[in-house]
Amino acid sequence: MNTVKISRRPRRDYHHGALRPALLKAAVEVLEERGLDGFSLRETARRAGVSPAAPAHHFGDTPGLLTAIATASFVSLSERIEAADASAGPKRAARVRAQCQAYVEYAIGNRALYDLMWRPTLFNAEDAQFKAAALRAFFSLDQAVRGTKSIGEADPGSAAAAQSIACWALLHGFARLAIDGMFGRDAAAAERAAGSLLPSVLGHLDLLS
Amino acid sequence: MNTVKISRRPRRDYHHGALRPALLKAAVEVLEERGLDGFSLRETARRAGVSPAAPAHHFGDTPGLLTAIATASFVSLSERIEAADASAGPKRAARVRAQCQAYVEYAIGNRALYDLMWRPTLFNAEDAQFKAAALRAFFSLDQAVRGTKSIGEADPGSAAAAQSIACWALLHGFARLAIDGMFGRDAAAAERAAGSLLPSVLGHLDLLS
DNA sequence: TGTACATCAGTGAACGCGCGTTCACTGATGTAC
DNA sequence: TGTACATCAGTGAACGCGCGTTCACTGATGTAC
Repeated sequence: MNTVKISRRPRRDYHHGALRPALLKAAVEVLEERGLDGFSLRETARRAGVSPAAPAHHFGDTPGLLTAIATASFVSLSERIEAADASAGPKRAARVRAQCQAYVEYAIGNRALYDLMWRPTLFNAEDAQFKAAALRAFFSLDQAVRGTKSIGEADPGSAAAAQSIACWALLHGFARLAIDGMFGRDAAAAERAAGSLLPSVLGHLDLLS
Repeated sequence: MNTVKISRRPRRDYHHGALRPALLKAAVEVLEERGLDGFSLRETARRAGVSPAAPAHHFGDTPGLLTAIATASFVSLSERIEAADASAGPKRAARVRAQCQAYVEYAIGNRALYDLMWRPTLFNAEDAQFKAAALRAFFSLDQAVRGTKSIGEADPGSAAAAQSIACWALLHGFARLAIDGMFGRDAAAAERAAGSLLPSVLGHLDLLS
């Protein structure tokens, strides 16, 4: 006879299988939709279709999750600017310009992630992998500015890197001005303005003029 | 005879008299102690010795209060850089350098306020007074960059202002890198590094080299 | 090939928290006569 | 100079909210024999 099995359905998805990446994906969605200030771990779990306690298993706590996302973001920023560098030919100015453009495009195209990357109070900025990812982006730019393909020993705080720091600060500031609406009230207009402004703005760096 | 007056004390402070400025002061303290992400209206009221409903009377809501503070901050930033400009003599390079240094000093010396000024999602960035205050700072820098004393008509988004935008972006980015700890882990060290780095970094702007 | 069991990856209810804002109210002030 | 009264600037209790995290638990998986 058919016994009562009906009401107790099998729950074959008790184990998600790939929850960690699913949570990362959901978290990025939440960031993009709600902005960094509207981020919440519960909403992330909800969106991944999982209980609010589940994320703790993979990331410990909220800063743990955000550290992972910030790190991944710096990694993909690095990949983008390295790719731009690779396809820019050997000339220093061309390399720098290519990296700068890729940098700003990434920032503007991924506002919420870019916000996160620069809000070290929200995650563990001392995490070794995070620091490595952030430095990787800086070193990529630094190499182009120096016109070499070898990694310099200079860290971002040392005077020897002044020219690279100038370039980085200009990029970072420009991206922030664009994101924060100084080039136009709505996002699309600001993005267009930023795109057409960037080349001439870069021309005011001594190494590109 | 002495009647019961004792328990009902007169509360001669029912009306504060100058609550608005007192709330602004308290809010700035809260911002400085807890950081922008830790700000709360209730804590501000508590610190001003007033009920949690009192601020609504003067500022409407939380964004209202923050709009007032962001505006006041841009005003005092403008005053600082204008003062630096005035005492720098007539030479263009000297004027620009003086304003730049004052700008970065303000940002680093008032981290929480500087954070707020650039987080337009937390207040009403379309407020006319706020916009005027922010533009005043930009125009001050713009005048020095152009080497004039007259206000240009160019807005920050127009291509004609590319050189001024480059300077502003460089300053803003540099200040943010310093505040966010890229020049050293503890605040004091980062501040020192920023101070010694700034002059050479500025030298990589074409108009100063 | 089958079984016992440890381990792993989830559940979902509950906790306590501080927040922004609302509401009906009341004490102090200042103005009109 | 005194009094009535409108207006103003506060009170403080209460509301509902969503949050991060904890806890005892349980279902599924995989390994040792």
